[in-house]
Amino acid sequence: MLFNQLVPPTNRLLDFLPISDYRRLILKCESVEQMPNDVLNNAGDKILHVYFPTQCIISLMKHIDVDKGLEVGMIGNEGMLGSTLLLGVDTSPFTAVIQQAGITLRMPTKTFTYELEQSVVFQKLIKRYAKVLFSQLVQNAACTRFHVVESRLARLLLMIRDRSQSQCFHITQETLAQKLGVRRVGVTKAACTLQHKMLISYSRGDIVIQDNAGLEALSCSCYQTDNETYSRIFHG
Amino acid sequence: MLFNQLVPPTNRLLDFLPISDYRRLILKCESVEQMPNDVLNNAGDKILHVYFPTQCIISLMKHIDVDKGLEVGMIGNEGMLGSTLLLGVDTSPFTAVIQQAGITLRMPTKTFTYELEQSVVFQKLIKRYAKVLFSQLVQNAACTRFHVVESRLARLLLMIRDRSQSQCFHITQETLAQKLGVRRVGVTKAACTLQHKMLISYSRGDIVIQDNAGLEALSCSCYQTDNETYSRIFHG
DNA sequence: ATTTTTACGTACGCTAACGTACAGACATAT
DNA sequence: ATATGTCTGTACGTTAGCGTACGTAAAAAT
Repeated sequence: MLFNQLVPPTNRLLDFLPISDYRRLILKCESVEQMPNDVLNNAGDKILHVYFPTQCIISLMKHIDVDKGLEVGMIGNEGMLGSTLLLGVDTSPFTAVIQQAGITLRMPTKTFTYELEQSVVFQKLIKRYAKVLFSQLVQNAACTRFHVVESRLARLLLMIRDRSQSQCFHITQETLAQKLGVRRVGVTKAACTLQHKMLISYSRGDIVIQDNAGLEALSCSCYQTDNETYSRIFHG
Repeated sequence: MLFNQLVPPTNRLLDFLPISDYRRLILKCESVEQMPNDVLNNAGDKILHVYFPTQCIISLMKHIDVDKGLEVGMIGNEGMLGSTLLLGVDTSPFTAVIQQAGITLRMPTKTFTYELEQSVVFQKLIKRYAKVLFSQLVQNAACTRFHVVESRLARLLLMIRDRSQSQCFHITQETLAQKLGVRRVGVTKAACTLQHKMLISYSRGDIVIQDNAGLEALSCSCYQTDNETYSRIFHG
């Protein structure tokens, strides 16, 4: 977990902005320390704030029945929560939960929508990220349908690695199971396989990724696809 | 199939517009007759036109491997294809295929984005629909994960009914299977059950819905949820 | 030091859906 | 009239994941 403290507390999405915009916007944000399982937005509720994560991770969950839920998106410091406000509707289609503790930069919805109107460059940036999120969603829907738990778990771990910018992080099998929409036992089985293959080590929620290349090889192509989509939209 | 000809060839999304906007926009559209399996957009390709269906239905497909695909959205005359252009990226994250033949109103991408900038009311309308599509996507992802084929098939048939505005329509089990992301045999089994329950009748692709209430009762709650979302965003 | 809670591992019968193969019924083309 | 292709129904062994239950070990609380 020490790694996290080496990561500068910035949001890479905001970092794309010209310095003048950056400074103005950052001043309108409040720095908030978030704890795991904090709910930032319930599905259907009004969106009061948008959030730019720095070292923390936000999980977008869709619950369809009691105890039946699925993670439909994950937001680290490469993105933001609330980009759907672009579409002029201020209710959220999913529940946003803090997965990894850390600082978020929080901005009131009103300020956000005001700034979107003011700054074309800001609006363009957020639009791009919304597109990334949209694509991620589509990819994840198909992935969930067709790929086996083992590959999906591998992909999920890689996504957490990227967003926590560390080879080690804390997450229980129960939580992983909720994200994947499978039983906890299903995660145990898959995680044991990964462990036997020396790709990860795992003890009471403390995960260390031992073999990045191996894990990527075992994960489904969706991991790669998501990354390429991000690059294409932001850099090319 | 006769029913279809009784449906006036309009697009209900455009119908929301004030008459002046409506007239201007409709003049910039070309009326195009579409045939089943026409591909309007391949995933990843540039979007050259947007489409407002009148009586026809457009299916949004995400393919993840050869022969592994899933329908992630369905567009009838309540919506449009191309709303993601709002986000300023002109590539499509999914493949758009004609499912039911009919007339679409086609507009070049350039015209569409120009009009979005010109007309605030038009932009608001399209934003709302984009939000509907987004919500539909999220709902469908979770539905696909948790609900059984029989319920999902029932829901799919109801969605087609609503969009074709008819109790009878033509679609083969093979096509239904592709949408649901299951084997054709899986659809056969589910369809037989529906038939034995006297909810539908089915012969070589010709489907007649016999019992609307019964079919809705057997379908998963996602059908109702989608409809409520649409109502809330457009009328609530 | 003892109890309680949290997290993980294993086990077992069950079910939905898979992959594949084949046959019959109907439609269309020759 | 015959052949070919399309669509649907059935059948069978296989498998991934489910639901549930129980045991164990570490951590935390008493």
